[in-house]
Amino acid sequence: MASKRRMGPQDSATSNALLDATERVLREEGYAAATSRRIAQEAGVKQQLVYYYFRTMDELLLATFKRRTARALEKLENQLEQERPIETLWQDFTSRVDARLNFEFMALANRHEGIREEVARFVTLSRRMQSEAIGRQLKDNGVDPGPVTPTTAAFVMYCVSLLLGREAATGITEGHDEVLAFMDWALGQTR
Amino acid sequence: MASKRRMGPQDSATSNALLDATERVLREEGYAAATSRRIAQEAGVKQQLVYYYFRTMDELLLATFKRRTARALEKLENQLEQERPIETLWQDFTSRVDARLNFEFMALANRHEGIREEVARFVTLSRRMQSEAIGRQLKDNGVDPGPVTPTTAAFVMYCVSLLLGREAATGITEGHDEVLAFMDWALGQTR
DNA sequence: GTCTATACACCGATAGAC
DNA sequence: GTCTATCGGTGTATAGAC
Repeated sequence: MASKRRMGPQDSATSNALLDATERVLREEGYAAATSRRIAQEAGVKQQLVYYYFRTMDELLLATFKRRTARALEKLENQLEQERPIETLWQDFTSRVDARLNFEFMALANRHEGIREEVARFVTLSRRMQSEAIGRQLKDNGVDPGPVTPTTAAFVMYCVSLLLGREAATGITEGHDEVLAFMDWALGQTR
Repeated sequence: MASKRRMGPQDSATSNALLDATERVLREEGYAAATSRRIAQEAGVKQQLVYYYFRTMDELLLATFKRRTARALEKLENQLEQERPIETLWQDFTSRVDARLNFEFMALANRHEGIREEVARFVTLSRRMQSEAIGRQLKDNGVDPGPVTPTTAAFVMYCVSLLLGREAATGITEGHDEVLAFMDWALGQTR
Protein backbone atom coordinates (compact mmCIF):
# COMPACT_ATOMS: atom_id res chain seq x y z
CA MET A 1 0.00 0.00 0.00
CA ALA A 2 2.79 2.37 0.88
CA SER A 3 3.99 4.55 -1.96
CA LYS A 4 7.56 4.14 -3.17
CA ARG A 5 8.04 7.88 -3.40
CA ARG A 6 11.07 9.38 -1.71
CA MET A 7 10.42 12.21 0.74
CA GLY A 8 12.56 15.26 1.50
CA PRO A 9 13.45 16.84 4.85
CA GLN A 10 10.81 18.72 6.82
CA ASP A 11 12.69 21.95 7.22
CA SER A 12 14.64 22.99 4.15
CA ALA A 13 14.81 26.22 2.17
CA THR A 14 12.55 24.84 -0.53
CA SER A 15 9.97 23.38 1.83
CA ASN A 16 9.76 26.69 3.65
CA ALA A 17 9.41 28.47 0.33
CA LEU A 18 6.46 26.20 -0.39
CA LEU A 19 4.88 27.08 2.96
CA ASP A 20 5.37 30.78 2.19
CA ALA A 21 3.88 30.31 -1.28
CA THR A 22 0.90 28.48 0.18
CA GLU A 23 0.22 31.38 2.54
CA ARG A 24 0.38 33.89 -0.28
CA VAL A 25 -1.96 31.91 -2.53
CA LEU A 26 -4.45 31.32 0.29
CA ARG A 27 -4.38 34.97 1.30
CA GLU A 28 -4.75 36.41 -2.17
CA GLU A 29 -6.72 33.82 -4.09
CA GLY A 30 -8.48 31.65 -1.52
CA TYR A 31 -8.21 27.97 -0.85
CA ALA A 32 -9.84 26.95 -4.10
CA ALA A 33 -6.67 28.21 -5.80
CA ALA A 34 -4.34 26.41 -3.40
CA THR A 35 -3.41 23.63 -5.84
CA SER A 36 -0.04 21.95 -6.17
CA ARG A 37 0.47 23.57 -9.58
CA ARG A 38 -0.42 27.09 -8.47
CA ILE A 39 1.65 26.86 -5.29
CA ALA A 40 4.66 25.40 -7.10
CA GLN A 41 4.47 28.19 -9.65
CA GLU A 42 4.29 30.75 -6.85
CA ALA A 43 7.38 29.20 -5.23
CA GLY A 44 9.20 28.97 -8.55
CA VAL A 45 9.51 25.20 -8.65
CA LYS A 46 7.91 22.38 -10.59
CA GLN A 47 4.55 21.01 -9.50
CA GLN A 48 5.88 17.54 -8.76
CA LEU A 49 8.41 18.88 -6.28
CA VAL A 50 5.56 19.64 -3.90
CA TYR A 51 5.18 15.88 -3.53
CA TYR A 52 8.81 15.45 -2.66
CA TYR A 53 8.34 17.58 0.45
CA PHE A 54 4.74 16.80 1.33
CA ARG A 55 2.88 13.52 1.01
CA THR A 56 -0.41 15.13 0.05
CA MET A 57 -1.88 18.59 -0.48
CA ASP A 58 -3.76 18.21 2.80
CA GLU A 59 -0.44 17.70 4.54
CA LEU A 60 1.00 20.85 2.96
CA LEU A 61 -2.01 22.90 4.04
CA LEU A 62 -1.82 21.50 7.56
CA ALA A 63 1.93 22.19 7.78
CA THR A 64 1.30 25.75 6.63
CA PHE A 65 -1.34 26.25 9.28
CA LYS A 66 0.71 24.67 12.07
CA ARG A 67 3.62 26.96 11.33
CA ARG A 68 1.22 29.87 11.61
CA THR A 69 -0.30 28.82 14.93
CA ALA A 70 3.14 28.23 16.42
CA ARG A 71 4.20 31.74 15.44
CA ALA A 72 0.90 33.26 16.56
CA LEU A 73 1.15 31.69 20.02
CA GLU A 74 4.67 33.02 20.37
CA LYS A 75 3.52 36.51 19.38
CA LEU A 76 0.55 36.28 21.75
CA GLU A 77 2.81 35.40 24.66
CA ASN A 78 4.86 38.52 24.04
CA GLN A 79 1.78 40.70 23.68
CA LEU A 80 0.22 39.50 26.91
CA GLU A 81 3.35 40.47 28.81
CA GLN A 82 2.75 44.11 27.90
CA GLU A 83 1.44 46.50 30.52
CA ARG A 84 -2.04 46.82 29.02
CA PRO A 85 -2.89 43.43 27.47
CA ILE A 86 -6.51 44.41 26.81
CA GLU A 87 -5.60 47.36 24.62
CA THR A 88 -2.79 45.40 22.99
CA LEU A 89 -5.16 42.56 22.15
CA TRP A 90 -7.75 44.90 20.69
CA GLN A 91 -5.14 46.62 18.56
CA ASP A 92 -3.88 43.29 17.30
CA PHE A 93 -7.38 41.96 16.55
CA THR A 94 -8.34 45.06 14.61
CA SER A 95 -5.09 45.38 12.66
CA ARG A 96 -6.34 42.67 10.31
CA VAL A 97 -2.95 41.86 8.83
CA ASP A 98 -3.93 38.22 8.61
CA ALA A 99 -7.68 38.38 8.83
CA ARG A 100 -8.12 37.18 5.28
CA LEU A 101 -5.72 34.27 5.69
CA ASN A 102 -7.22 33.24 9.02
CA PHE A 103 -10.65 33.22 7.47
CA GLU A 104 -9.47 30.87 4.73
CA PHE A 105 -8.23 28.44 7.37
CA MET A 106 -11.57 28.69 9.18
CA ALA A 107 -13.28 27.77 5.93
CA LEU A 108 -10.78 24.99 5.29
CA ALA A 109 -11.42 23.60 8.77
CA ASN A 110 -14.90 22.70 7.60
CA ARG A 111 -13.57 19.93 5.42
CA HIS A 112 -10.08 19.20 6.71
CA GLU A 113 -10.00 17.27 9.94
CA GLY A 114 -6.37 18.02 10.77
CA ILE A 115 -6.86 21.75 10.37
CA ARG A 116 -10.10 21.60 12.33
CA GLU A 117 -8.31 19.96 15.25
CA GLU A 118 -5.47 22.45 15.11
CA VAL A 119 -7.92 25.37 15.02
CA ALA A 120 -9.65 23.97 18.10
CA ARG A 121 -6.35 23.49 19.92
CA PHE A 122 -5.15 26.98 19.01
CA VAL A 123 -8.37 28.82 19.86
CA THR A 124 -8.80 27.03 23.18
CA LEU A 125 -5.22 27.67 24.21
CA SER A 126 -5.08 31.30 23.14
CA ARG A 127 -8.45 32.09 24.71
CA ARG A 128 -7.19 30.78 28.05
CA MET A 129 -4.06 32.89 27.79
CA GLN A 130 -6.05 35.97 26.84
CA SER A 131 -8.57 35.51 29.65
CA GLU A 132 -5.85 35.15 32.21
CA ALA A 133 -4.11 38.33 31.07
CA ILE A 134 -7.38 40.26 30.93
CA GLY A 135 -8.28 39.08 34.43
CA ARG A 136 -4.89 40.17 35.66
CA GLN A 137 -5.22 43.67 34.21
CA LEU A 138 -8.71 44.11 35.69
CA LYS A 139 -7.52 42.97 39.09
CA ASP A 140 -4.45 45.22 38.99
CA ASN A 141 -6.65 48.19 38.14
CA GLY A 142 -9.24 47.25 40.72
CA VAL A 143 -12.00 47.04 38.12
CA ASP A 144 -15.06 44.89 38.75
CA PRO A 145 -16.24 43.82 35.29
CA GLY A 146 -19.60 42.58 36.55
CA PRO A 147 -21.14 40.04 34.18
CA VAL A 148 -18.40 40.60 31.62
CA THR A 149 -15.97 37.91 32.73
CA PRO A 150 -12.44 37.98 31.29
CA THR A 151 -13.29 35.05 29.05
CA THR A 152 -16.39 36.84 27.79
CA ALA A 153 -14.31 39.93 27.12
CA ALA A 154 -11.77 37.88 25.15
CA PHE A 155 -14.53 36.25 23.13
CA VAL A 156 -16.41 39.44 22.37
CA MET A 157 -13.29 41.41 21.44
CA TYR A 158 -12.32 38.68 19.03
CA CYS A 159 -15.69 38.13 17.44
CA VAL A 160 -16.47 41.83 17.03
CA SER A 161 -13.13 42.45 15.34
CA LEU A 162 -13.62 39.38 13.16
CA LEU A 163 -16.98 40.46 11.83
CA LEU A 164 -15.93 44.08 11.42
CA GLY A 165 -13.06 42.86 9.25
CA ARG A 166 -15.14 40.39 7.27
CA GLU A 167 -17.84 42.95 6.59
CA ALA A 168 -15.37 45.66 5.65
CA ALA A 169 -13.83 43.24 3.14
CA THR A 170 -17.30 42.65 1.74
CA GLY A 171 -18.02 46.35 1.38
CA ILE A 172 -20.32 46.65 4.40
CA THR A 173 -19.97 49.59 6.78
CA GLU A 174 -23.49 49.81 8.24
CA GLY A 175 -23.20 50.45 11.98
CA HIS A 176 -19.44 49.99 12.17
CA ASP A 177 -18.81 53.46 13.56
CA GLU A 178 -21.27 52.87 16.40
CA VAL A 179 -19.75 49.49 17.19
CA LEU A 180 -16.26 50.95 17.28
CA ALA A 181 -17.47 53.76 19.54
CA PHE A 182 -19.00 51.18 21.87
CA MET A 183 -15.80 49.14 22.02
CA ASP A 184 -13.89 52.33 22.76
CA TRP A 185 -16.24 53.03 25.63
CA ALA A 186 -16.01 49.45 26.94
CA LEU A 187 -12.23 49.44 26.83
CA GLY A 188 -12.23 52.77 28.64
CA GLN A 189 -14.13 51.12 31.51
CA THR A 190 -11.13 48.88 32.24
CA ARG A 191 -8.97 51.74 33.43
CA MET B 1 -18.89 35.49 -29.01
CA ALA B 2 -22.37 34.65 -27.75
CA SER B 3 -22.95 30.96 -27.18
CA LYS B 4 -25.59 29.19 -29.27
CA ARG B 5 -26.82 27.26 -26.28
CA ARG B 6 -30.54 27.29 -25.59
CA MET B 7 -31.62 28.38 -22.12
CA GLY B 8 -34.57 27.18 -20.06
CA PRO B 9 -37.08 29.19 -17.99
CA GLN B 10 -36.00 30.77 -14.74
CA ASP B 11 -38.63 29.25 -12.52
CA SER B 12 -39.41 25.64 -13.34
CA ALA B 13 -39.60 22.50 -11.21
CA THR B 14 -36.18 21.35 -12.38
CA SER B 15 -34.45 24.69 -11.93
CA ASN B 16 -35.81 24.91 -8.39
CA ALA B 17 -34.65 21.36 -7.75
CA LEU B 18 -31.18 22.48 -8.82
CA LEU B 19 -31.31 25.42 -6.40
CA ASP B 20 -32.37 23.03 -3.61
CA ALA B 21 -29.59 20.62 -4.53
CA THR B 22 -27.06 23.46 -4.52
CA GLU B 23 -28.10 24.44 -1.00
CA ARG B 24 -27.77 20.87 0.25
CA VAL B 25 -24.33 20.40 -1.28
CA LEU B 26 -23.08 23.73 0.05
CA ARG B 27 -24.45 23.01 3.50
CA GLU B 28 -23.13 19.50 3.81
CA GLU B 29 -19.98 19.48 1.73
CA GLY B 30 -18.88 23.07 1.32
CA TYR B 31 -18.43 25.18 -1.75
CA ALA B 32 -15.50 23.21 -3.07
CA ALA B 33 -17.97 20.39 -3.69
CA ALA B 34 -20.51 22.63 -5.42
CA THR B 35 -19.66 21.47 -8.94
CA SER B 36 -22.06 20.98 -11.81
CA ARG B 37 -21.52 17.21 -11.64
CA ARG B 38 -22.14 16.93 -7.91
CA ILE B 39 -25.17 19.22 -7.92
CA ALA B 40 -26.75 17.49 -10.91
CA GLN B 41 -26.27 14.14 -9.19
CA GLU B 42 -27.86 15.53 -6.03
CA ALA B 43 -30.83 16.78 -8.07
CA GLY B 44 -31.08 13.51 -9.97
CA VAL B 45 -30.40 14.95 -13.42
CA LYS B 46 -27.50 14.88 -15.87
CA GLN B 47 -24.63 17.28 -15.40
CA GLN B 48 -25.20 19.04 -18.69
CA LEU B 49 -28.74 19.98 -17.75
CA VAL B 50 -27.35 22.47 -15.26
CA TYR B 51 -26.22 24.49 -18.25
CA TYR B 52 -29.67 24.48 -19.76
CA TYR B 53 -31.01 26.39 -16.77
CA PHE B 54 -27.97 28.42 -15.77
CA ARG B 55 -25.38 30.02 -18.00
CA THR B 56 -22.49 29.36 -15.63
CA MET B 57 -21.86 27.82 -12.23
CA ASP B 58 -21.38 31.31 -10.82
CA GLU B 59 -24.87 32.17 -12.00
CA LEU B 60 -26.32 29.08 -10.31
CA LEU B 61 -24.58 29.93 -7.04
CA LEU B 62 -25.79 33.52 -7.21
CA ALA B 63 -29.37 32.44 -7.99
CA THR B 64 -29.26 30.08 -5.02
CA PHE B 65 -28.08 32.85 -2.73
CA LYS B 66 -30.59 35.41 -3.99
CA ARG B 67 -33.46 33.02 -3.38
CA ARG B 68 -32.17 32.64 0.17
CA THR B 69 -31.85 36.35 0.90
CA ALA B 70 -35.34 37.00 -0.46
CA ARG B 71 -36.77 34.35 1.86
CA ALA B 72 -34.66 35.52 4.80
CA LEU B 73 -35.83 39.11 4.46
CA GLU B 74 -39.43 37.94 4.38
CA LYS B 75 -38.88 35.87 7.51
CA LEU B 76 -37.10 38.76 9.22
CA GLU B 77 -40.00 41.09 8.54
CA ASN B 78 -42.37 38.67 10.25
CA GLN B 79 -40.04 38.20 13.20
CA LEU B 80 -39.60 41.92 13.80
CA GLU B 81 -43.36 42.33 14.07
CA GLN B 82 -43.38 40.11 17.16
CA GLU B 83 -43.82 41.66 20.57
CA ARG B 84 -40.23 41.11 21.69
CA PRO B 85 -38.04 41.47 18.59
CA ILE B 86 -34.81 41.37 20.61
CA GLU B 87 -35.52 37.96 22.09
CA THR B 88 -36.91 36.70 18.79
CA LEU B 89 -33.77 37.81 16.97
CA TRP B 90 -31.48 36.18 19.50
CA GLN B 91 -33.41 32.94 19.31
CA ASP B 92 -33.21 32.97 15.54
CA PHE B 93 -29.48 33.79 15.50
CA THR B 94 -28.64 31.00 17.91
CA SER B 95 -30.87 28.37 16.32
CA ARG B 96 -28.16 27.87 13.71
CA VAL B 97 -30.38 26.12 11.21
CA ASP B 98 -28.52 27.81 8.42
CA ALA B 99 -25.30 28.86 10.08
CA ARG B 100 -23.24 26.44 8.07
CA LEU B 101 -24.80 27.44 4.77
CA ASN B 102 -24.49 31.15 5.51
CA PHE B 103 -20.83 30.69 6.31
CA GLU B 104 -20.25 29.02 2.94
CA PHE B 105 -21.75 32.03 1.20
CA MET B 106 -19.55 34.34 3.27
CA ALA B 107 -16.56 32.34 2.08
CA LEU B 108 -17.83 32.36 -1.49
CA ALA B 109 -18.24 36.13 -1.34
CA ASN B 110 -14.47 36.39 -1.17
CA ARG B 111 -14.11 35.39 -4.80
CA HIS B 112 -17.56 35.93 -6.33
CA GLU B 113 -18.42 39.53 -7.00
CA GLY B 114 -22.14 38.97 -7.47
CA ILE B 115 -22.47 37.15 -4.17
CA ARG B 116 -20.33 39.74 -2.44
CA GLU B 117 -22.64 42.51 -3.59
CA GLU B 118 -25.74 40.58 -2.59
CA VAL B 119 -24.26 39.86 0.85
CA ALA B 120 -23.57 43.56 1.29
CA ARG B 121 -27.08 44.50 0.21
CA PHE B 122 -28.65 41.90 2.47
CA VAL B 123 -26.59 42.63 5.58
CA THR B 124 -27.04 46.39 5.28
CA LEU B 125 -30.78 46.11 4.79
CA SER B 126 -31.40 43.55 7.53
CA ARG B 127 -29.22 45.41 10.01
CA ARG B 128 -31.28 48.55 9.49
CA MET B 129 -34.49 46.63 10.02
CA GLN B 130 -33.12 44.95 13.14
CA SER B 131 -31.85 48.22 14.61
CA GLU B 132 -35.16 49.91 14.10
CA ALA B 133 -37.07 47.09 15.81
CA ILE B 134 -34.59 46.96 18.70
CA GLY B 135 -34.84 50.71 19.16
CA ARG B 136 -38.60 50.46 19.20
CA GLN B 137 -38.62 47.75 21.88
CA LEU B 138 -36.20 49.72 24.08
CA LYS B 139 -38.28 52.85 23.74
CA ASP B 140 -41.53 51.01 24.49
CA ASN B 141 -39.99 49.53 27.62
CA GLY B 142 -38.44 52.84 28.66
CA VAL B 143 -34.94 51.38 28.68
CA ASP B 144 -31.92 53.60 28.20
CA PRO B 145 -29.28 51.37 26.61
CA GLY B 146 -26.47 53.86 27.22
CA PRO B 147 -23.56 53.31 24.84
CA VAL B 148 -25.15 50.16 23.44
CA THR B 149 -27.06 51.70 20.55
CA PRO B 150 -29.66 49.54 18.78
CA THR B 151 -27.30 49.09 15.83
CA THR B 152 -24.52 47.99 18.17
CA ALA B 153 -26.87 45.53 19.82
CA ALA B 154 -27.87 44.10 16.44
CA PHE B 155 -24.23 43.76 15.41
CA VAL B 156 -23.06 42.18 18.66
CA MET B 157 -25.96 39.74 18.86
CA TYR B 158 -25.23 38.61 15.33
CA CYS B 159 -21.48 38.32 15.64
CA VAL B 160 -21.55 36.54 19.00
CA SER B 161 -24.03 33.97 17.71
CA LEU B 162 -21.99 33.56 14.53
CA LEU B 163 -18.75 32.78 16.32
CA LEU B 164 -20.45 30.57 18.91
CA GLY B 165 -21.86 28.53 16.05
CA ARG B 166 -18.61 28.41 14.07
CA GLU B 167 -16.60 27.37 17.09
CA ALA B 168 -19.11 24.76 18.17
CA ALA B 169 -18.91 23.27 14.67
CA THR B 170 -15.14 23.19 15.05
CA GLY B 171 -15.30 21.43 18.39
CA ILE B 172 -14.50 24.48 20.52
CA THR B 173 -16.46 25.17 23.70
CA GLU B 174 -13.96 27.21 25.73
CA GLY B 175 -15.80 30.09 27.40
CA HIS B 176 -19.09 29.51 25.60
CA ASP B 177 -21.06 29.02 28.81
CA GLU B 178 -19.81 32.36 30.17
CA VAL B 179 -20.61 34.14 26.92
CA LEU B 180 -24.14 32.71 26.88
CA ALA B 181 -24.63 33.74 30.49
CA PHE B 182 -23.51 37.24 29.63
CA MET B 183 -25.90 37.48 26.68
CA ASP B 184 -28.68 36.25 28.95
CA TRP B 185 -27.88 39.01 31.38
CA ALA B 186 -27.69 41.64 28.65
CA LEU B 187 -31.00 40.61 27.13
CA GLY B 188 -32.52 40.73 30.61
CA GLN B 189 -31.53 44.41 30.86
CA THR B 190 -33.91 45.27 28.02
CA ARG B 191 -37.01 44.50 30.06
C1' DG C 1 -36.91 19.29 -21.61
C1' DT C 2 -33.51 15.97 -21.34
C1' DC C 3 -30.30 13.13 -23.37
C1' DT C 4 -25.41 11.62 -25.60
C1' DA C 5 -21.09 12.96 -27.12
C1' DT C 6 -17.30 15.53 -26.57
C1' DA C 7 -13.57 19.37 -26.13
C1' DC C 8 -10.12 20.91 -23.35
C1' DA C 9 -7.95 22.55 -19.03
C1' DC C 10 -6.56 21.33 -14.66
C1' DC C 11 -6.38 18.34 -10.64
C1' DG C 12 -3.58 15.06 -7.24
C1' DA C 13 -0.35 11.79 -7.37
C1' DT C 14 3.35 8.33 -8.82
C1' DA C 15 7.68 6.53 -11.08
C1' DG C 16 12.01 6.94 -12.48
C1' DA C 17 15.89 9.58 -14.96
C1' DC C 18 19.45 13.01 -14.13
C1' DG D 1 17.23 17.79 -4.93
C1' DT D 2 15.01 18.55 -9.04
C1' DC D 3 13.65 17.19 -13.38
C1' DT D 4 10.55 14.74 -17.31
C1' DA D 5 6.89 11.78 -18.29
C1' DT D 6 2.60 10.25 -17.36
C1' DC D 7 -1.91 8.31 -15.31
C1' DG D 8 -6.77 8.52 -14.21
C1' DG D 9 -10.06 11.58 -12.66
C1' DT D 10 -12.77 15.73 -12.54
C1' DG D 11 -13.84 20.50 -13.77
C1' DT D 12 -16.68 23.92 -16.93
C1' DA D 13 -18.83 24.33 -20.94
C1' DT D 14 -20.73 23.54 -25.81
C1' DA D 15 -23.30 21.25 -29.73
C1' DG D 16 -26.68 18.65 -31.41
C1' DA D 17 -29.83 14.37 -31.34
C1' DC D 18 -34.17 12.67 -29.41
